[in-house]
Amino acid sequence: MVAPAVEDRIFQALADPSRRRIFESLTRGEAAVKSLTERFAISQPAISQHLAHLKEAGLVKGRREGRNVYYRVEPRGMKPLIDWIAHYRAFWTERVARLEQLLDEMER
Amino acid sequence: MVAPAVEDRIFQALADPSRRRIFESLTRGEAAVKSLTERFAISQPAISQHLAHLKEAGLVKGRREGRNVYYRVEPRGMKPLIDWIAHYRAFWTERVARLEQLLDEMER
DNA sequence: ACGACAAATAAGCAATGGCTTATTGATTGC
DNA sequence: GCAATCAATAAGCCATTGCTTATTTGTCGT
Repeated sequence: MVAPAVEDRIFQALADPSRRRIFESLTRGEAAVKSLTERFAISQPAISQHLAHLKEAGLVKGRREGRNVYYRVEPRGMKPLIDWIAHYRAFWTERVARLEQLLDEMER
Repeated sequence: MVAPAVEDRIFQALADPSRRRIFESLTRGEAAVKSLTERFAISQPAISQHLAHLKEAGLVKGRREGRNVYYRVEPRGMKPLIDWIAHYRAFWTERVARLEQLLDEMER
């Protein structure tokens, strides 16, 4: 009833520690799967699965270049999460107006 | 190595749709377990388990009053999550400073 | 066309998670 | 003390999940 819940996929994607570490790693710069496989002690398929998960959530995107596929963070992917947080008017009352204004600016 | 990861518990707590709906419900005001059991179509133990989960994550707290236990959102519980998001200076650059400042003010 | 390398997919497995019903604990009113 | 009510815990069940190894797909260099 409350729409297909984009938040679901985002929260779920970030809930797993390994996956969040991969994501955090990507925030420090784009990286190929190979490179990620080397810096985390899990198998290449595991990495690819995590990346697929993050991609499905709209948090990263992949770009093929030759044999490599480079992944990078999709900056706007976090927006639904931020919007969700900003939704708590009940607690932030007067400050929310300013927060929302801030978020609007972030959109561009 | 990166501390016991408070974010883990928060993300995990909010990753489940039922649990997030309970949390959202609490943002609209404190409520007893009984009340929550009535408005969600799951059993009372399920509700209690979800609340325990949210409590463990620091997102809510319970207060006993007679036979009832009233749960409410812990406003500051979201801070680690917000901090985590704000950590992405690489993407939000100048706007982050203002966001963080805003969040600091919200703390009180 | 071939072999080598990078990445994605398939299949399977052990662990976890969200639910249920049954029970126990806590608190109130008679 | 006892019955009634609200909440927490215990035990068990089925689905999901995060990993693994094995295989397939894609791309390059020769």
